[in-house]
Amino acid sequence: MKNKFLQEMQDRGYLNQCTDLDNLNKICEKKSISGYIGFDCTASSLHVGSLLQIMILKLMQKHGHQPIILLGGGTTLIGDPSGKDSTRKIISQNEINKNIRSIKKVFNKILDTKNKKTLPIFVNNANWLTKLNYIQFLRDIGSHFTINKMLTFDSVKLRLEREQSLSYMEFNYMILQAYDFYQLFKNNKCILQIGGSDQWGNIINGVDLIRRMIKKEAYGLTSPLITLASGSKMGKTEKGAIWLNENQLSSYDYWQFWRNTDDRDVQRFLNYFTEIDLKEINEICNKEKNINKLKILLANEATRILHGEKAAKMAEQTAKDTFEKGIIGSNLPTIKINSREIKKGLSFLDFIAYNKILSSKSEARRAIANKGFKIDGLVINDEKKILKLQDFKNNILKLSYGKKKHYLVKII
RNA sequence: GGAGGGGUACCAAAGCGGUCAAAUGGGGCGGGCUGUAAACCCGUUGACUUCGGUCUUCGAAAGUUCGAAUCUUUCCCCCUCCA
Repeated sequence: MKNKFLQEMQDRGYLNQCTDLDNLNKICEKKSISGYIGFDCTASSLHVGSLLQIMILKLMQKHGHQPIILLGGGTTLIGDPSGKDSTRKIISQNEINKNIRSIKKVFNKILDTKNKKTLPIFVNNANWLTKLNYIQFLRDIGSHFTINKMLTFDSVKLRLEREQSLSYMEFNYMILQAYDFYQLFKNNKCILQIGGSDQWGNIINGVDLIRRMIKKEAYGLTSPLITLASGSKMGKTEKGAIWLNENQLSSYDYWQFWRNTDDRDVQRFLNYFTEIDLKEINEICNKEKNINKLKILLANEATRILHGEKAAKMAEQTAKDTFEKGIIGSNLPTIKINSREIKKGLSFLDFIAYNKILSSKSEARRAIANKGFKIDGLVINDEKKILKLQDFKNNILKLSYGKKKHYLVKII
């Protein structure tokens, strides 16, 4: 393989499978291409599980190709059955539109929006999918798919094997995604679709459809599913989803997420989630014996890409202050309370529940019983503790929950 | 449409008239060890509480009973086989 773009895709570990790597290689050598990745709009933010896809789009830009971001306003109405055990909740068009607006922000932060040639293009498949005429669609598109084949795709097969129901609605998902590719091929000269490895079936359906409809060749490419050393999927945890939107996860917490990477994942993640030259990564990893330094590098780079240089620096400094020096880091989440309340005396349990540090007073009680809370480094033993003026120094107090969650409480 | 099996907490799964806020495992959270890692060990995992209890929860509703996750009826949903 000669093409720089595909070479780097491979070297960074973004490449899992391709419909025709040789030909795609030739095309990329000759000209810049447009490629698309579709994103689901079920939530108001993407999480790190989608980050690899975004990094791929960024890499396309680096090599002069144009990324197309398909925000699945139409397909989200249906729900992709790939890799899922059960039908997803149906969400309203209204909510989806809100999500799309929110998700878009992240792409504009991560991707290059300066270079006119590789400017990211946003499309929403609701624009064409919601206008389809059922009968016409069945005749024009549906006739190219056989049930026999559709049943063999993992997204369908696994659901049936596991005896999980699959609605007719979801069963149609792959056809819609194939149709999306066809639309983008026709209207945006998009010859490549990229996706996670679970999208392979959906992608090749698109490639096939384009061939059947207009006898043209399109290409599909998948990235590997990123699993953590611990075996779980990335960004999958329900409680601690690592959101990309800042209003759902602060840049400091985002930095912390990367800082806490499993030792075994560090080098891989440097390849995946930073833009540091690969040779350099290799050298650094060989030279640096202190794995924690590498984790800091990873955290800084990953945070910089999403939230910018300044946020990354601040997060690093705050982490240093809180963890190494044990002093109060300035970038910690801050909770303000009224001085009148403090003078009256504020029940600690109420304070915790009211500020959503934990979701109930019972939970806060348990946490206290388990020595989970500290004020300025001192364990709180009394669940009936009342916050008083004396607890604050210069109107500030550092509250810690567990070893990693710290807050500043300020009197105003 | 017919026959059978099933719906229990975040997930899986036991319970099948009181001793059930519901065994066990996974996950989550906290503590210990440590390097803000992993592994391991311990605790915890419905809400409120004056810590005596109180309230809400076993698909939904109604009922039987002193007492229901457990029994009855109706309804909803899922699975398997047959048509």
